[in-house]
Amino acid sequence: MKLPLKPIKPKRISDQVFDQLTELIARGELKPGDKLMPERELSAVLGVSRTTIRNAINKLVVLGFLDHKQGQGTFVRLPDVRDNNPLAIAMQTEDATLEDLLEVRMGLECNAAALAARRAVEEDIHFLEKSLEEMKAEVASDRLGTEADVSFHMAVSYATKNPVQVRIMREFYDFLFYGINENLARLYEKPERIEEILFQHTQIIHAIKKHDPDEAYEAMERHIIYVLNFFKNQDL
Amino acid sequence: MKLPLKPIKPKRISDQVFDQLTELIARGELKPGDKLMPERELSAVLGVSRTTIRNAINKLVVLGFLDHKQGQGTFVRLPDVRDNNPLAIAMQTEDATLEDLLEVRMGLECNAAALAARRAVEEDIHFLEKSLEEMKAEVASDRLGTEADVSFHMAVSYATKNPVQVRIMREFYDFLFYGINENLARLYEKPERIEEILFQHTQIIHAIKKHDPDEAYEAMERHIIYVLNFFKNQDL
DNA sequence: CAACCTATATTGGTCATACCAATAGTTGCC
DNA sequence: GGCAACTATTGGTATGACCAATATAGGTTG
Repeated sequence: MKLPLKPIKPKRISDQVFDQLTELIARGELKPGDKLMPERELSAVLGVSRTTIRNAINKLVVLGFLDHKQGQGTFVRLPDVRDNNPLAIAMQTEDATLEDLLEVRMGLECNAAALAARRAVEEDIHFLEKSLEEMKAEVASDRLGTEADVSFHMAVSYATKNPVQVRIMREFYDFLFYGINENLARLYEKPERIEEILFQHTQIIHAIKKHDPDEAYEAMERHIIYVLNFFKNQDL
Repeated sequence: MKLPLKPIKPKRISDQVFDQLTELIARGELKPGDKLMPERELSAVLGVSRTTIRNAINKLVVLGFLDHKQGQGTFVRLPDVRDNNPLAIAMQTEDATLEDLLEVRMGLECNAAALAARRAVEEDIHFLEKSLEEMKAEVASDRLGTEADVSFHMAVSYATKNPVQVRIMREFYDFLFYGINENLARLYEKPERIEEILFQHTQIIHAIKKHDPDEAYEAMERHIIYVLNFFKNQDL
């Protein structure tokens, strides 16, 4: 008899720390380039020994998420889009277009939105709304809202409570964000488009908040179709 | 001018230990299944602290060459096909379940089916039907139909004419097929389930042939829900 | 005798503390 | 102003102790 239950095994403490750090990075609370808290401080804050903290951090270093710099600190590494990212390989090897990417995202993200609507808890909603505010702030201060945009979509993924979903989405956004920013940037040039996108995001959050999977699905669908159409008209 | 020279920097001690262990494994002095010297002993032999030894070993564990077993020792892991597969890494690192995988497939494949219905040409239909026949044949000859099943789903992906879709799907099936065949196999045990699956595949093909995206979407949805439910009930 | 429990040894996991080593920023001398 | 030495910060290593899981051996019990 195979169980879907989370194994009871109390995980190693270092792995629990690892999970927390991973989550921070996945959610975008720690963005590439950010400096981590010193190990001694982390140790104090979390109430575990520095040894354990180091084990967790080392794991992330090996996996390529962090970089050690002796005498300076530990930093979130910008994902090496060229090597590990299957999407980047696909885009180079085959000749995939931005449109192809968006098509696949359509399936992934609509489904994710529906799942999120079913499972999101308060904390998830909080993160969603936070990323919305951040995006407004970024735009207001005359920067592109791309970073917060990524945070938003990752927050949706995270709300699904599905690690595979998070993993796949991460691949997409690592690529979109650090790979072909230039193309994506064009979408954010006009204020009226940003306005529209913000509105769409709001609708998605609303649906998730209401725990209405169908509405969340459709709201996400409208959003991605909007972006998709933008790029379709772009190159004619 | 890029040099092939080794950087002069004297490496971290833990990395030197790491290199030695790696070499032992690479040379085959340590074969899969072998037990490593206890950390304390290694520490004594190499004349470095156990801390350092552990750092080196942990690195190898993360990279998948070694396995920790508390109370027993550290063992050389038998290399696994799924090592290069990002999904496999996710399944290990996070604790993703088969259900998580299927949920994500739900989004990906339903969308793919709809796209396929729009774009499939004669050749694509041909491959779809071929994989269906192959599956029947495999089952008739008393083998599991898993291989042909994979072929079918990949054929749907190909019909989308979307390289990104193909790439992502490939990842999934590389993993499903080589990774957790055992679990998947249970689905194919009972003839009546195979019958049902074959019927569902037929419906999907039919919808794609008719170029009816909505019907294809729903047919695929029914199929995956069926499989999903099977695994959900499996472990109660 | 077989099965089961228990004590003990082995071994990885965690903790605490101290010190080494690289780096950045500051100070002070010329 | 510019260079050199000092200092604070932070990752890297060293010890030594103890915790936690596992295996093994030995004794107890049916």
